[in-house]
Amino acid sequence: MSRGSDAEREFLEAYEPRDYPSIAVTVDLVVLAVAQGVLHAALVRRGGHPFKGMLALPGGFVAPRESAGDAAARELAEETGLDLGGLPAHIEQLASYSDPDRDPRMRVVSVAHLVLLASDGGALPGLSAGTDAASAAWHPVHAVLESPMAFDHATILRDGLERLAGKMEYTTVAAHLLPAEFTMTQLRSVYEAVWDTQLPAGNFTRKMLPHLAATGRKTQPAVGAPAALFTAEQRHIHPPLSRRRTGPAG
Amino acid sequence: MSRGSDAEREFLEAYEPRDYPSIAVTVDLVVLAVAQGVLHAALVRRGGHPFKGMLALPGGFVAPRESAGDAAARELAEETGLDLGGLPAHIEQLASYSDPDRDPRMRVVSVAHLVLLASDGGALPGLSAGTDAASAAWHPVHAVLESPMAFDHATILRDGLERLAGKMEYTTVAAHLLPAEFTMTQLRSVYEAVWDTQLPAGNFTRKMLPHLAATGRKTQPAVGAPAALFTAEQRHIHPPLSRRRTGPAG
DNA sequence: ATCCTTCTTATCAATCCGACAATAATTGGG
DNA sequence: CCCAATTATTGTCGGATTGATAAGAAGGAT
Repeated sequence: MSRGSDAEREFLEAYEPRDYPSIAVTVDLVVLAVAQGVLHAALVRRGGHPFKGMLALPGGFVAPRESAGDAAARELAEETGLDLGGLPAHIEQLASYSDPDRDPRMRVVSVAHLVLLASDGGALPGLSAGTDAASAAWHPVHAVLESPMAFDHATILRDGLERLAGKMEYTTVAAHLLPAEFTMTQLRSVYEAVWDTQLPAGNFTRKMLPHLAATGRKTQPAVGAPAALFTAEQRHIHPPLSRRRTGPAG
Repeated sequence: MSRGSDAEREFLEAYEPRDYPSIAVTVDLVVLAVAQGVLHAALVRRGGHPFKGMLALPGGFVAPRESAGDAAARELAEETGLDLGGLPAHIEQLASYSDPDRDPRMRVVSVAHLVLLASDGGALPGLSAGTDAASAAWHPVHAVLESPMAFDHATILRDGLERLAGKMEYTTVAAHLLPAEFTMTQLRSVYEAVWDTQLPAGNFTRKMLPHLAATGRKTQPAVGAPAALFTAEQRHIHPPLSRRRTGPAG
């Protein structure tokens, strides 16, 4: 940036950051992937107080010279042992959580992020516990939401799931939970895993087809007809897919 | 909360918040209202360095014992002089901005909020400048987005406008820019102001009517037929209204 | 060859959409 | 009082989209 006037440079040199209300800033990660047709979240079990033994989201402090997005990418590797060297994980900011009492130890504002990992539907990438955690493992999201979690992490996980479910109505973001090339059935099963429902195959294809690009290749499945492989074109789906709603909107 | 075990209480009493990377947390406000069929934003002109004389969003520090949402409501009153004693302003969190260099003075993470003020379409509520500002005034959003703003506030304002424009497709959030009771034409003019476009009246009515509740009352306009008064009801609009898009989705 | 499984395409009535026209309810002016 | 002007509301029409369901196509297995 070349916006510095003489007066402004002078001001900045004289400026002394004083005792402004100082708050620790962290990132918490909602890391999602699909296996066996079920949406899973990468969660850690807390090894120390508070909330010892309870499930929590992976996360950690934002370093002095990094943005929240950079911190999210770094903590994803550190806290879960996931090495995304090649795989391009989709990371987007979710929301910030700032209740003064959300952490009993000290004042912490957390910038939550949503992370989508590609998976072929079979085995999930292996996890290894980070610093503060006793263990890290994948848990079925819709089941684990029934039980309590550490801090306000149940709320964050719920918000992350709702964000993903909602965005899948009008974007092709679901493709980030699949390899670069995928079949229509794979994509539909991602929708079914996240929305926790069943979708008619024929109508799903009709609606989704205009928003995908055919590669020309086909799968060689063990049984049944071969399926065409597609890649997602990042675009808006309009009108959106319809998802049966439970309650009113926020 | 009654989750404190003996071991946990013991831990918390012994816990000493040490020198964790400490960052100042602020809120920035995108305050919007409609007047004369044009969407306006409440902006301040900076009275001191850096970015002296440039337009900026109102905002301020989050106090040690308040959440970001509470801080947003407080700063809305302090920085703009708006007293929302009676009027229920709609406040929702937008996103957080955490680039380490976004403020040249010190490390500041800002939790941006979107604020929608009700207006009858005529005069906008009066503004008065707060502490850090030389003046506070309403500016037409679509025009002011063409010129630069202080810090990353142009980005925040753009994000806020896009959030509102998008959410208006599938919710009745636009009603928060109007009094509790409003006519179909008033609501349509809010859509036209935010989307910066024209909408056919007949089709708009057909699409919106199921999501509003008729009060039975009517307006007494100076000229033309009287219009029915509605209140906003159902929150999800499905399928959504269609807005002509410019670029791909995020 | 025939069956089974899975992917893909087709059909059909009901609904919804954009474009546009017609009707209704007022005020103001001759 | 009657008519033009203005604004709100309702109606119409062909085309597109939807949900439900079925038919067709492409393999492998028996």
